[in-house]
Amino acid sequence: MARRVKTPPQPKSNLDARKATILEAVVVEHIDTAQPVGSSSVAQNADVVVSPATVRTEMVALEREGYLAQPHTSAGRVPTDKGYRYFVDHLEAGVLEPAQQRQIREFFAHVRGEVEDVLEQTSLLLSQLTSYTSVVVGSGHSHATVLSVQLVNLDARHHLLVTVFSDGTVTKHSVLASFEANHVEVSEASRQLNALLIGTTLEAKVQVPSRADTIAKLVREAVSVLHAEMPTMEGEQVYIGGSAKVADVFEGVETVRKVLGILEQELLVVSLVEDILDKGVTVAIGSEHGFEPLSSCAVIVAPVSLDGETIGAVGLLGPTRMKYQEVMAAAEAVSKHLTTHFGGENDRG
Amino acid sequence: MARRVKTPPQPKSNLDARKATILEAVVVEHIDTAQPVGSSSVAQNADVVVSPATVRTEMVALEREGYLAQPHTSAGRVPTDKGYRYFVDHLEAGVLEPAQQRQIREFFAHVRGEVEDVLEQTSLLLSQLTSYTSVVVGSGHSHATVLSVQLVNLDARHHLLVTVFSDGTVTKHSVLASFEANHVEVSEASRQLNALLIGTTLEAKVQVPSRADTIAKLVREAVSVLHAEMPTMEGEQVYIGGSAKVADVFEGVETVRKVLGILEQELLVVSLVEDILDKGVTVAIGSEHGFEPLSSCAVIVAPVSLDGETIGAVGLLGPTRMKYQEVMAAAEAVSKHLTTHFGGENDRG
DNA sequence: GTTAGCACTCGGTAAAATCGAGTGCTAACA
DNA sequence: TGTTAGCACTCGATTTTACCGAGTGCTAAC
Repeated sequence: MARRVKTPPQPKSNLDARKATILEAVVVEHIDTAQPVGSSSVAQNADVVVSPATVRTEMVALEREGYLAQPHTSAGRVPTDKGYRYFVDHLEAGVLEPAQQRQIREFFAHVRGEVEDVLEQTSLLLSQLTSYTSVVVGSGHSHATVLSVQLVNLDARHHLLVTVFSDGTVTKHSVLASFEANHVEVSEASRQLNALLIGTTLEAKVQVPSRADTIAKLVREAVSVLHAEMPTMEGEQVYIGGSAKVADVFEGVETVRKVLGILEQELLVVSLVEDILDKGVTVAIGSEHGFEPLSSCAVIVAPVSLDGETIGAVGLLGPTRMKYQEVMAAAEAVSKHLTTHFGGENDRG
Repeated sequence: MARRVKTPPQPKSNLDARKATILEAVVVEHIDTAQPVGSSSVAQNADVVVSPATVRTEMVALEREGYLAQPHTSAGRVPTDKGYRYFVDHLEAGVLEPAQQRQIREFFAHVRGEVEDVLEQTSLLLSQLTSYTSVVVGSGHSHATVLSVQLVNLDARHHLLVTVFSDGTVTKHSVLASFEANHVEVSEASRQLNALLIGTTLEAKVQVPSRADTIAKLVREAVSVLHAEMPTMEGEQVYIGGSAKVADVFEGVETVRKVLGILEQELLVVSLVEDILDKGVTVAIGSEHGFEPLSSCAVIVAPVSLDGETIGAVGLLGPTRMKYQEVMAAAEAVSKHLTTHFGGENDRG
């Protein structure tokens, strides 16, 4: 749990101080209780110095301006997406619990293995930390160059094309030839492929040999397989952690079903996260991300960068009434750690 | 939907024909309606030729023998795990709908890509086909031999060790050296690693050079990284398709949460499937798999084999009141197709 | 401009009434 | 002797009703 730092009476754009305080109180209480908030409980809030009656008047105004909504007459008020938006925009940075800080530090101190493994584990860490579903996206190697290519033969006609890229990714592709080739020919083809491809990006066109011998045919075959697979290879990696939390965090079974259905379509999730990142925001609330099935969700993202370039992102998905401060702090902390984790590796090299 | 082939009055072990027919009718109806089944609806069943009163008498017996249970007095009967077990054991093989058969054929006619991709897609196919959550397990390469090793240098101290195994799997491992090495040294180390490791399994001990030069150190480093990672490399692959179906198929949110939580722990799922396979059965119902959190689930598995050896399995997870006939037929069909799919590749080679 | 007071609304909950599917038992029947 | 119709009875599910109280909007006094 992030401890909330007491808000000093700040100038808040758009809303006068009293309305802002009341709105904040409503949001905080509703996030806590999941219930509509009434005027009297707001008035009890230490930051609010007026009577319930006055609070009611202000609430009517806030409702008219679209910050609050009433589930039905004679119920308390509930924040709208706009209300949450205001709340988030005027939220001072939260501070993580020491315990959580420690957990993150320890995780990154001990985590090891390939980038993919680290990202996957990170997604688990995040969902554990926040009790929400997490999404970790590693962006694909769009302009990575080829470091090495190797054609390995499994049997006379089956070969495996293994490619290593400058960003450390490795791909494999089956090459099924219509003709037989022996060891010597395969390794010669492998040599030629290396000469041909090393240092190029996959977008680059290469001059394949036009000879009709086995080796040339192998080379052509391999190059074409590689290029054919290229579109697939945009290959953002996605790791989703704690999808079971969805069932904890949303009430309606219907919502759970919808959200899980979305999470299954990883491409959708990636584009969602990237959309949000592109807009330059860190939180997308309800309808803001324009993704109807997730209209009851809020998504928090934080970019992971290397050498000033965004190489991925971490995200958290919860209900609109999520614990923004705490979760934003966690996302930020983890993304920072990830950034230095990968950056640090390079420095050491 | 699988069409149910009309049951001829079969000798059924343990239960006389009438009890068996009644039990079957109860199971079928309960699977269909999810409601307790009463004596009169059973009596309306065409296969049952006695009156509700007689059905009731038999039901009392079936309940005493543990095949049926009563949620409360004056409710209909519900099958127990034992009841489902009897039902499944006496189920004649179902026939898939032509549409489903076609879907499977088309899938395997058009699917392409690496083994991993095929398995992942297959899991989606299965869950689509059955509306249940599917699990596809590819067993690890326990005694695959090394076909090729390659050390690629990313920078002076970072190298990537890429290993190709005889079963077509490829692994990569980062090698971080405490000393610098140039291109020439790295490729020489790579050459030596090849000489050292090709044809061996990872269990085999190899004779590493004891010299103190850069190349020997690199070789030792690489070998040790490979061996250190070996335990992880048992690497069964798991692909879970349609986890969102869990929310459709179970009623209680609590159950959904539990099942999703289990599905997240892929290792658990693998061991569950393998346990069931080891027992030589194809269906585990409720408590049969001895896995408390999944006590309201049934799991259907079908092995995928190559050259007489089990190389994987497909599984489906649903509620105990799942459509056994249909789902078993689907699982079987898909596992057969997978078997020939991978077997066929080899034949062609 | 703020607040106390008050009538009013309306969802939620609990109690009561009702319904009916399904049972178990018994007595009659083939 | 096994089967069945008949019947009283049970008990969860559904509906009805009553009621409570949190919360509102309004008004009049401060």
